[in-house]
Amino acid sequence: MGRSPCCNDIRELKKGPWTPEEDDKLVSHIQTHGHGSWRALPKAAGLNRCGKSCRLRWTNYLRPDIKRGRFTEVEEDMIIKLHSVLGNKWSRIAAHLPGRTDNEIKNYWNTRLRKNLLQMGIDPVTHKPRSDLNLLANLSQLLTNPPNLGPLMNSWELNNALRVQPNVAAEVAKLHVLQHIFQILNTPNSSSSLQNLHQTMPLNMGFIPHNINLNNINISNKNTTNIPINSSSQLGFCQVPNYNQEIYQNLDTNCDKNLSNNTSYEILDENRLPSLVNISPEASTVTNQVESNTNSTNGGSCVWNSNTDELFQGWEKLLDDGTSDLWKEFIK
DNA sequence: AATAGACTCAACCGCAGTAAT
DNA sequence: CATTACTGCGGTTGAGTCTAT
Repeated sequence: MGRSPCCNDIRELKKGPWTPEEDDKLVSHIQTHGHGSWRALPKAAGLNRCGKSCRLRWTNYLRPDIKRGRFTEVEEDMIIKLHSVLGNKWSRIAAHLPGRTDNEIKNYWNTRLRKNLLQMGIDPVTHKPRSDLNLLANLSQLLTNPPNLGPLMNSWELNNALRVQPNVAAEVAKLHVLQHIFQILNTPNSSSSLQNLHQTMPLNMGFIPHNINLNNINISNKNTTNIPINSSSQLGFCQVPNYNQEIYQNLDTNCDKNLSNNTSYEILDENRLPSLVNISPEASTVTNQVESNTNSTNGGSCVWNSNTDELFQGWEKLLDDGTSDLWKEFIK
């Protein structure tokens, strides 16, 4: 009944790191005979290893098509995006990164990318803002008045919790709020998300023009969101691209489809996080109905017919904050 | 220079799905 | 159909290396 016993050989099989001699034996055997049955391979190749160990050594290290060296930014980007869709399906992620093994990607994720996301306040499992950062909801004063953060920080719960220095805490706060904005732009249900933004980020902080009617967000189509400006002094709308998980629902299939056409990177690039809305001084102060950034694949377009200084006051303040190289880099 | 702690990554372990008998 | 082996995958480990003190 069933297969014959897999292994009658009870000799002690070697474990641990492979020697160059063992590598040579394995490589030369596979090059001349192919691996065939992994179970039978060690004996045929003269190796005192189990087949599983041979398979692992070959697939993760000796295979000739393995790419060595550091991950590129494009690869990092792909891993993060694919992980947000596929989760810990390392082999499937690796299928989209030629020359990289699932083991290598898994290691890189666990040692680098995961930590980077955590530092940015992003949950590496859900790829959404960490819920424990809700304490940062009322940080408008921190953001609008960084030089006086010291006294403010005394009343900040997180400061006590983290026991961080005020300037460091300010940087963390800024990053979290920015990230919060990006995540909201990424959320399919933009309307409720913007309501949430309204509640958690006071309008006078300068991030959102206070003439945006948050009750009247128009999801014009599946690719963009129109944010109307409807106060008596300003009329117009701002069209921003939606960046949401929906786009990725069929990503895996699409990537499979497009890998053969070498276009998988293009597919992914289209779904990058949106750039900050690009609006020139001319567009904001002089020209009516000027669309900017229309040629960008990942940007949006804005139509304003009045001064938008208010909207960007907060950004400028932050950019002008000379104490924050990290902050400037993040903005860029 | 010595040491401890952090980091990296190759390798192993165990499980699950599939194939063979 | 039941049993067992094979294969692939994801989680974990631990030795070696790097870095900060």
